[in-house]
Amino acid sequence: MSPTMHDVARLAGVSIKTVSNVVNDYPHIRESTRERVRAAIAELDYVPNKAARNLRSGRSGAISLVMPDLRNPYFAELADDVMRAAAEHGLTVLIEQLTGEREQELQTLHGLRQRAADGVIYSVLNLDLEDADQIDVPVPLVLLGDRIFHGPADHVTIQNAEGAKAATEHLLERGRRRLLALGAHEGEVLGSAGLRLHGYREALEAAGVPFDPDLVTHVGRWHRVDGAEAMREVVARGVTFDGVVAFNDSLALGAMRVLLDAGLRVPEDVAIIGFDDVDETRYSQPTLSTIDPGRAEIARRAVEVLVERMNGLASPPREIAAPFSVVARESTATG
Amino acid sequence: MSPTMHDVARLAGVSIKTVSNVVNDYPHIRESTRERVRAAIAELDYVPNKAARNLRSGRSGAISLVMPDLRNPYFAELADDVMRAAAEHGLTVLIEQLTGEREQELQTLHGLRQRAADGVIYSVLNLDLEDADQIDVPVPLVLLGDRIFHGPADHVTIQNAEGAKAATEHLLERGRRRLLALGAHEGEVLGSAGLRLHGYREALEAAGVPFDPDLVTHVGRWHRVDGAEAMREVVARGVTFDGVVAFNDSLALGAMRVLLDAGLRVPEDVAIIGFDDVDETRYSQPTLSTIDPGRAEIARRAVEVLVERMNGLASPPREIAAPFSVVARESTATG
DNA sequence: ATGAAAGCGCTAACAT
DNA sequence: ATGTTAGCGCTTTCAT
Repeated sequence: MSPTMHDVARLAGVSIKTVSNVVNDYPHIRESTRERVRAAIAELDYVPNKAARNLRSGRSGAISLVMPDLRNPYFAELADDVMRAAAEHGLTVLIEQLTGEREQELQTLHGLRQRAADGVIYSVLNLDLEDADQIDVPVPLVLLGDRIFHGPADHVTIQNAEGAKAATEHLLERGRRRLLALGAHEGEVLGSAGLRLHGYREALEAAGVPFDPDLVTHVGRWHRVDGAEAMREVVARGVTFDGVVAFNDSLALGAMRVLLDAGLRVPEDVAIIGFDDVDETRYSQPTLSTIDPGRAEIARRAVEVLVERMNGLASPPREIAAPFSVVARESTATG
Repeated sequence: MSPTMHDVARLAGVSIKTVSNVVNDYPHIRESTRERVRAAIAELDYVPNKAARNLRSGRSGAISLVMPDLRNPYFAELADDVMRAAAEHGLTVLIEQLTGEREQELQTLHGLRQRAADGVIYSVLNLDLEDADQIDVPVPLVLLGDRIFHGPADHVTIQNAEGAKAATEHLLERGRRRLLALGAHEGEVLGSAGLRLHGYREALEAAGVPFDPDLVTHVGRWHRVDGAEAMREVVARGVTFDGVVAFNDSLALGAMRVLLDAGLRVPEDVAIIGFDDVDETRYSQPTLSTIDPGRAEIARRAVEVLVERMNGLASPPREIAAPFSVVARESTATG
């Protein structure tokens, strides 16, 4: 059996309370006492029992991160960022993966009751604002993603419209005028797709470039195959364009491959920009220009805001937008 | 305050022990009693307190997964696989990321004492068999990776030599004879690089193809840039070859880009095969042939073996090799 | 088949 | 500055 506080107390000749004080860095302890206790702890190789501490304190020191699966590089990188941010607050992260089915998503949220985390960061995959009342976790919650705005909890978000607008402007500045919008979702207004399309249109309008519905391509999901398929369809249709604003990097990479296969040059014939700044954009051929959505900052802020709530902050839900930036690479290079 | 077992017991008119029995599916309970307790649980929306359960039972229901960071797709996919496998045993996974520094790795292992997981799956990044005694965790341990064989704990591993041999044979079967080995580590015998090089040599030997040291390229790490750099150097050196056995997919993808840039066709001029079967091999241009190292199986077996140990199995450490397979894609297609 | 009671190891009141 | 004491909510003997 591993040693307990009692063992340490006995060896150091103090009470268990004093050991607890030393372990928890309670300030008012005589230096000599502290030393004695430290020595005893070292000698016994004592480690506080977490379960006991959790039971007594009512806290687990862990937060849950509910999000789409780690195979998606964007979310793998987000998870990494969240774990690093959480570590700075001394928190452990429990990852719960969403598979894409609505039912499973509700199930997962419900299952959080058992998990006993002190807070939840939830990157919404399928639910809407209408489902918000079903998101009933017994601890503080921070929402990520672009499906629920002005919901029941703090929300840290990407500047979708602004980012897409900047991406579009990036191409316009390089003299491109026929810009394909790749990745729209039929009829969507909110959500990343709707917002990014909105940003695209805003940029066109601001530049006095007429909006052409033929240049908006709709896709089902935002994976590489979807970008490739959509691009194949566009090329087959004979649509002419000299730039592509892809709504995420995977779409852009998929589309780029089809363009290259079709004998078009990137960026000479077609410039292309993505969105997300996932690692592989640095390694594609050509390297992909993109929007850095401030993922690390999102993670930092999400944890920060969550910790505030865990510490009892009571104020109306907040909407927090992370700063973004344009990352110019080969796929939109000039000359 | 959320309801406790006492509340449920009171409402159901039974003792707390009976509630516990129902919650834990203890078999000998009268059906009517069980129903009454179930109803009380539902009415109060009772959820067992995990901290209390952990304290009393001495188990946390969690395992730690210690591994390189999630930004590396291979490990993101491994983490996903491990989490799924663990979920089937009702276990939660705590991920601990390694940053690449030896010191941090030892630190992380030491920190596990506080974590209070019931077991550890550790994908070794920097340590060697010589460091094995420093890997002193107080719970069952399963090792992954190719740095420590016949160490102090069960080990689930990729068939490195056999996989690399199969990859090499795959190219030989397609008539390639001048095969570049991409990714060797100077002087390494064990470890993935050493083992894969060994498999490469075995295949050559079996086919009666002479080994040419000029065709072995050494790299520092196994990232895409390293593959690109090595390939640039080889091309500059004027070495001729018609096939590449890359020791992982990232190296292959980086090298492929340089080949294409240099005006060589893949697979017509140079066929190339990777190792790992990460998702992006399905989307590169051309798609990349590779070795599927049986990652999902590794995760399954690792969790299984760990659970056996957690349940008290005492037997000498075991070495378990997962089955692998050759995945043929465009980069090694014939005709 | 169910109940009574002890106690896992710690923290937080309260006392001194 | 340090000690005493009472639980946190559950599982586990041990009874019955």
